[in-house]
Amino acid sequence: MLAWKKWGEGVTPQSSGKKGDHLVGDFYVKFDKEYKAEINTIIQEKLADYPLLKDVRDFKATLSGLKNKKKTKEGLNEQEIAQLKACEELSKYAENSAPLILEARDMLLKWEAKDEEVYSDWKMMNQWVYEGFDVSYKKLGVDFDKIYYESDTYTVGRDMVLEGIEKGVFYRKEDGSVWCDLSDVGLDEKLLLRKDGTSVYMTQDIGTAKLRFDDFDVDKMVYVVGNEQDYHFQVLSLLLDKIGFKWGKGLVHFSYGMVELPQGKMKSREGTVVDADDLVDEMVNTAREMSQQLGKLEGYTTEEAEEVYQMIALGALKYFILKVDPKKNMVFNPEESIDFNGNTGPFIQYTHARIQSIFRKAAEKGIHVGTEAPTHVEVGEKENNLIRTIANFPNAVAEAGKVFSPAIIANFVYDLAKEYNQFYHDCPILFEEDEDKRMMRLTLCKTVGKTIKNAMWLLGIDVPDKM
RNA sequence: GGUCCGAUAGCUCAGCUGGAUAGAGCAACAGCCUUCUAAGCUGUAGGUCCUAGGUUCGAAUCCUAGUCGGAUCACCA
Repeated sequence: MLAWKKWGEGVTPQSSGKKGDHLVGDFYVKFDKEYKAEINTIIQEKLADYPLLKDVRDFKATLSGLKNKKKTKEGLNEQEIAQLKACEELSKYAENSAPLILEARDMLLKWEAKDEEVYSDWKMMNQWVYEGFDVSYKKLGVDFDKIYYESDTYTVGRDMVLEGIEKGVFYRKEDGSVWCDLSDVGLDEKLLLRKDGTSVYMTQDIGTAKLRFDDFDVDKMVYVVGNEQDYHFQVLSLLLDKIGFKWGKGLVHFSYGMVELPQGKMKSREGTVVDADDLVDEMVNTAREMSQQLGKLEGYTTEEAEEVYQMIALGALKYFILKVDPKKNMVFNPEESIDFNGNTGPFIQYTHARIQSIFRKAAEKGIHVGTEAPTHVEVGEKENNLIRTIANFPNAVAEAGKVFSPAIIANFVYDLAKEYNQFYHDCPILFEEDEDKRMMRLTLCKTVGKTIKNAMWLLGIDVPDKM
């Protein structure tokens, strides 16, 4: 917001034609860049004040060099330890005295005091972001039952922290900041309110937690947040427990791994991210090209076909993410675009489309497929495998729920599709001459189709009838 | 340094509540469309399941130690 005020020259999503979240993201990156530049300037200026660092030319390299050496076996000698300390002191000083951060803090104070100008600007920019998000969420088929805004919950959190002081579970330092001592459980002290009285992330989460438990009569709450915040949620759970909420200890932090690029982590502050909107658009294009090349959607109107391309693109993307164990970090290479063959969403969607095609053909021949298969029909190996796999669906779902892993369902449905394709390849279905056998196979197809559809639905992926 | 997580084929990942020859996909190579959709199917090649100990009739799976990689330990969110 500060960056926008300083350098934005009043640009808006409308005037720039950019999605609101992207526009604000650009300023986020801009702020980080300028802030870092200021820090560097200050460090260069102040370097002379540190006798220990007078020989240092490249501050960054020295600091990271010392840090890395600290991790090695030989460690640091006394002089180096002192140097490292001086480096850390200096960078902390620089981080806290850069004009930009001071301005930003001032702005936050004004914001919490509901200063008119700051507050209305903030509201406007917030709106831009939410509108941008809404577009993306809608495209992805994501919706929310209820949204809590930190801006509405931080006061609740602050009141609870103040209450906590009265109860004696938190305490105030001389400078006015509020802390909780967690050394009894082997952790550090945790800041809950800054000395200027403004709230921090943790304060807001305490407030949000209370509101959520008040609003919904639940006995368990699952926080789906990345594993970089493991510590945060461990502390949150302890704090809520200390404040006296019986559900404090029962918080479930569903901690998922990060998606990394081949070059390393994505950082929104540095702008090294893959944009979901672009990614989806690209994949829709791939799906369209591929489909038109194969001529699979003849007889569909343009609108119908576009719907299918969208379905395939989203299926590919969602499946790609969901098939790996959510706890693990994963690597995504945007250069190698997401595959549509093999263990992918489109492969499974394709299997479903194939099955539906059989039923279209069956209907032409006037064959009605019920839900009951004829008994006393000989069942071959492929059919047997299929039946066994389908029978395992409830277990897979239960297990996935138990361990919070959509990947289990994804792997299940991939196995099923793979086995079905083998069966499809080896066994005649409509061409089968034995009527009972044919009906048994058709019933099997029907069940497989339904199971695929259900499993994919659990993953939030639609399946087409033709592709 | 403390805490936590990870390491399986060239690459991306399954398998991990102990059980038979460790599996997929991609990439490579060789096949299969006058039959229900070839976005499919079949085959070949590719592995010290990070290392060393231990528990066990049996370990990729459990335990201990180590190596490497990541996260975190902010008056950031």
